[in-house]
Amino acid sequence: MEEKTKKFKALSDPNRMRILKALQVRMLCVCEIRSLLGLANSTVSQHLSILKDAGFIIEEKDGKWVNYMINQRPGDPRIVSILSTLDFWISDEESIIADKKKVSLLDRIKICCS
Amino acid sequence: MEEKTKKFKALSDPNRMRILKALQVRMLCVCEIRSLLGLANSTVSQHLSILKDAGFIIEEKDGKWVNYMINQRPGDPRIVSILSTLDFWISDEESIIADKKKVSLLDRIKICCS
DNA sequence: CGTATATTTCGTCCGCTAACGAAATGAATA
DNA sequence: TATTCATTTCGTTAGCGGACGAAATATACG
Repeated sequence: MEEKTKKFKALSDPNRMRILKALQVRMLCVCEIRSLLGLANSTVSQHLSILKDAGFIIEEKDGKWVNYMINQRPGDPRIVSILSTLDFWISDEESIIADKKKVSLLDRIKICCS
Repeated sequence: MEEKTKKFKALSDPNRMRILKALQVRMLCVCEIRSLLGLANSTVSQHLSILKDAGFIIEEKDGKWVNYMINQRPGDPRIVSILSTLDFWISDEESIIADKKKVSLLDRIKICCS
């Protein structure tokens, strides 16, 4: 049971929801998300591990970066259902719209290697 | 945003999930749910107010009893969606199956007026 | 090899939440 | 009206969750 409600818990934090929506635009590394949300790296990393543990996202190492992305092949159909209907759950939010614009402009090199 | 994630938060507690599933069998009063979950009345009341505040259930006074039931006409389509697919999210759980059996046997008069 | 950089882990703090019992409220009944 | 009983509210406690900075880890590069 806890395993099932864990998915809802993962979705119950606004910052994690913003992360999920941002990852639907494109894959992102930790410091890009840090820049987007204005949180500490460690906090972002924690949120990401919760989303990963619940099955919503996966990580892929690329050198010193770790890219996080939407899990396109979840084993659990519940994950598929939520991910494909995220716009139904959260939409038309000022913050989400602003995030989408911001995500497309994020420059990993500028943000991280300064 | 908080208003949207609040729904997920309401669903993220195992006891609240058990309450929702039990209410899908039939409407229940506070002390019936107390008997089902083995929690204090005040705790149950608190869970119920969270579910009500999120829009999942409604209450109906009947004398000194307060009956809680699934909200059949939610204004928010998200609520409709979750409620109609609850079995998809949580199913085949031992505790849920046991609850369903228990709910059908609950006798309000025996439980409360002893 | 040593340095720089991206990320994670660790330790800590604060606030929220779930739990309880006790007191307050509200409604039926004696 | 007084009492009884279901429920809610209040006050408290214990534990979890989200936040941070600092230290540890991992990987590229000089």
